Amino acid sequence: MRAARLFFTEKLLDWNLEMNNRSMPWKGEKDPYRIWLSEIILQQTRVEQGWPYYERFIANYPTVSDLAAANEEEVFRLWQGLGYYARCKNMLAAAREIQQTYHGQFPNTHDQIKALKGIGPYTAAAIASFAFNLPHAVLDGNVFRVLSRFFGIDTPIDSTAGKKEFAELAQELLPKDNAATYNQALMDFGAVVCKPQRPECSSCPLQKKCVAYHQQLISLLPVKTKKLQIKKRYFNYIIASWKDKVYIRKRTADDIWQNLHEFVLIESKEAADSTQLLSGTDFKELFGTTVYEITRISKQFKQQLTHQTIHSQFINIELAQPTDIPGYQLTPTDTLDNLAFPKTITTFLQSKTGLLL
DNA sequence: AAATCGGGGCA
DNA sequence: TGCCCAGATTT
Repeated sequence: MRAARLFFTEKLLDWNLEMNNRSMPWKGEKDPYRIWLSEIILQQTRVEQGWPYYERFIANYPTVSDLAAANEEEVFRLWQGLGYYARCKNMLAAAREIQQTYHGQFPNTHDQIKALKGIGPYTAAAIASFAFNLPHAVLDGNVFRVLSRFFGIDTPIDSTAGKKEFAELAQELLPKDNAATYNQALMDFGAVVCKPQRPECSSCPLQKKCVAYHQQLISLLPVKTKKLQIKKRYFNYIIASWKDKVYIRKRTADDIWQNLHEFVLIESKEAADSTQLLSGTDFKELFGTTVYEITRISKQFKQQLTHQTIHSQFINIELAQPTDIPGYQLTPTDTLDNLAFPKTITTFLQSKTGLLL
């Protein structure tokens, strides 16, 4: 076992020196703010997807102080489309915490970093090692996969026992004086060679001692136990306008898309016919007896999220006069550009049937 | 310990 | 479709 561990670390570092051509804007970065920003953006997000967002955030907020001073709505707008919006909220809170508590100087100990909003075990280890070369092993999806395959560990990675086991192994494997390079190399290796599907085993420098390779377990490792239930939901959006204004609200409920905006929402248990929707009690509760004219009815839009499938339909109506709709605000249409909306709404708005553009 | 939180690429 | 992605937080 000890021999296998030494082999693992040595071959990995060799691979990094000789064969690793992976290039990313934040690689080798030493500014903790930039490292932090990249790590938050990349949580559960592919590098190619996060890359342009990173560039935009750095351009708009070059320092943590700039981000701390930023307008929240503006930051959400910049984050729009990236998903997992709690990351954005927590990121802003952390920036303000760093500004206030640490006077804009990014904290440089693992415990201080870990205590910031939105920073868990992985991100704390990543910042601590990349920015300060502190000896903390990162444990992300790549590391779980590489270690489970090479050492042939079938403990489920989404179990408490699995997280503990892999974390301890990762920490033991870490060369304490070379944490930054090693951590980066391990994740690159997982992304480039030991990929989830079709890993490059034939050219893998670790193949000789890889348990999964020799026992035909590549496609079986790592093991995950939890399977998720996907719910179907039906969102009927009433785009109610009066002159050059439209009713919108910011989502605050304990639900998806917190802090993003939307039109008047009537959710139904199944796909609703537009005419019966407009004559239903939900609509009447919102609009009362207000006189309106239907100007457009969209097709059904579908969006697949991790735990639910959202079917959305958009119905444009023009009101004869403004009315009070609890929770919603009559907002000038030309200011919607400054607000963040869920992907399904921006997709609708940019389609031919849209209200804008 | 389990459930949730987005959006996109790929087989 | 199902799986995965530089995970964290809440329940």
